[in-house]
Amino acid sequence: MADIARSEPRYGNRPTMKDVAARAGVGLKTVSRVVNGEPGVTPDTEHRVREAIEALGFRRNDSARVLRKGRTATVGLVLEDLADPFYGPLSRAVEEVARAHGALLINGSSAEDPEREQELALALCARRVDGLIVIPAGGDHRYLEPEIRAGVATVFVDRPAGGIDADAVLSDNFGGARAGVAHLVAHGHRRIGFIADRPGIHTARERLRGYRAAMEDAGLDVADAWVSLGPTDPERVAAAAGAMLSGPEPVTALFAGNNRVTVTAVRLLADRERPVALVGFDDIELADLLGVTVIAQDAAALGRTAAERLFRRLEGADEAPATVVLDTRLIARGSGEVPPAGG
Amino acid sequence: MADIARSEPRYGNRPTMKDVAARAGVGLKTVSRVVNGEPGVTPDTEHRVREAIEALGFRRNDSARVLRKGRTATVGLVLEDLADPFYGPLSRAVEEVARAHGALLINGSSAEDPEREQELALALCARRVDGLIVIPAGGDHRYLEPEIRAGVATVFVDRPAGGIDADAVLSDNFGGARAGVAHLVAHGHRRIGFIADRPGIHTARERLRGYRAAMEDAGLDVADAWVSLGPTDPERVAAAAGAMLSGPEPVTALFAGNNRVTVTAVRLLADRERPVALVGFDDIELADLLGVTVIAQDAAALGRTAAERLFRRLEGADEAPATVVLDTRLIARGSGEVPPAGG
DNA sequence: TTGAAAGCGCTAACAA
DNA sequence: TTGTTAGCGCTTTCAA
Repeated sequence: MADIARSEPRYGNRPTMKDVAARAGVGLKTVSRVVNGEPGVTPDTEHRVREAIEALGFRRNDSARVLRKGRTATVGLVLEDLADPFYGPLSRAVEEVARAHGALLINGSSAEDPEREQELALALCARRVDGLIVIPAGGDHRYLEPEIRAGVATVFVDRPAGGIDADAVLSDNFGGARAGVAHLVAHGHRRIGFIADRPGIHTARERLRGYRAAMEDAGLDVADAWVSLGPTDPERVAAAAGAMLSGPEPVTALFAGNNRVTVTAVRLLADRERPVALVGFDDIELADLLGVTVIAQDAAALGRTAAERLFRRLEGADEAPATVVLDTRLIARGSGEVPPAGG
Repeated sequence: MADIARSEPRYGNRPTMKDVAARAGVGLKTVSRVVNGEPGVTPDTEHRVREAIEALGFRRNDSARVLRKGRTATVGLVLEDLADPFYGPLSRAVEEVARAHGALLINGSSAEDPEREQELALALCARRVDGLIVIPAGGDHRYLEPEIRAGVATVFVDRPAGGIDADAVLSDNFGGARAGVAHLVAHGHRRIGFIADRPGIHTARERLRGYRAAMEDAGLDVADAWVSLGPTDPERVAAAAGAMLSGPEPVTALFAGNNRVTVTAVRLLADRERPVALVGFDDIELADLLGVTVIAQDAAALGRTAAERLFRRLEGADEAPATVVLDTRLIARGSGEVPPAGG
């Protein structure tokens, strides 16, 4: 009997550079040179090496390469939910920039859970991604300090980092919401409801600030009952809207704090006889056909800008951390231009 | 003067297990045991090691671990476009299954370019992902044969592999399209247009087959002018639809071969005075409000099923490659129930 | 319970 | 032009 096979054949017993070298009758380093397109190999030698590579089906093991070189050519993206249509274009934009720099993208969803965000970000660091783009779920990112010190370039997107000084690329949430609410005021509304995500989320708070600022600009008081922050599942949003739209002094307009709230609001308002004005934060697909007025942010630009900043750092740029704020844009399509119903 | 610093400090000079061992006054292997929760370490020793880990900010380098263990706990997902709303839920479902198995997800977009698909898939293999989920852009996957032989579990989703025998998880494109077209026929339509993606794409061909089958079932001839396959950008789709809807014998209904075609068709038909019936393949957000009748496929189920199959293989299941076909579902919302206009 | 030595597959440094 | 050696940081093996 021959030897018992090794318990765990590595990589399914793939050929290594050593195998290629043996077959081609050259040294290991010569194979490395050919594989990596380094100069200093005669065409004849190169030919023999290529034949051996072909014959054996050799493919370089990047894990070993990474260990030696210290760079993985991989960036990590921690986002909230890969399935959310807002993050698709953002991811794609990051991917395109990464690709232009020869890097791949590992991404994962935090599901809006700070612990999961941390777990994910640290798992990515353990794999030694060269850089990290994070859409924060939590408000405390001090856990990343050792990583950043150790050289992991890190950029936050959509929401700023908490507790550390780091690059961030954000939309003008405050200004956007303020403009949206001002638009409703300009169309005659005085009682305007505001429904958004949980108050732990930076964008929700900023948009609320914008709402309050616009109301104050117009000299309007805000009743407590007009503001509702919480989870954005349809049930919660429907309940919040229902409360605002009933009673003796119902709101005549709604400002929806993100795409999910807007979608639910559109569904609700479609069923009502009395028209209620609506402006939503974030553009949504087919909003044009539905006539939904929105404050649009450019998700792809957020991703692109963040990724470009990341790679600039990876290429050695030594600027101080900075926050970039991208403009939003009001797109009037009808729902925001409805005048107040009744009196 | 001390030594000149090393030219390229690896990983920003992160501490290694060796450093931790030195600081804790123990052997390297003991640190490894603590880090990996292996038994056989006294509480006292463990405590000292943990202190050293904490003090140095040590984090295990998974790249090195991967090299030794031969498994990366990473799966690769090659899809067409991360920004397409159809693939968001699919990716997310794959991610969730991967997460349940302790694995991370690297994903990239082929942009419907076969070369890019191959480049991406092979880059993932070079990183030694444990498994690969591919939404094919090209029709020839023989380039993956050596990889699969070497042990990379591979599952194709949404479209089957070309030239190799491999697992696939598909939607019932033929049956779905046939049902959708039959639905239009049942509502009185005789001249039905079919607009879909390029004929190189498997799903487009299958849906066309379904369309033809439904027409044949109804004893209806199909005029050449009623079928248009090609890129799904709005301009091309609008031109195709425009042609079908004009002339002496315009179609009275359209079957849209995917979500992008449907969106464009909805926009176009909204502007017309004569009603034209529409059934689209793939559900789209807010289709309920717009009253768009669709053949819905379950993108998340596609991803989940594929990922589960992948991990079953990674856990050693040795079944023959198989194709799983998931049902589609007709959702009537109004646009597909419009009777033919005119005569 | 603990640790020393070997080696995963590759690249950097240097030698021939 | 080519090859040899060392070693990236970890896990495996085996011995103490």
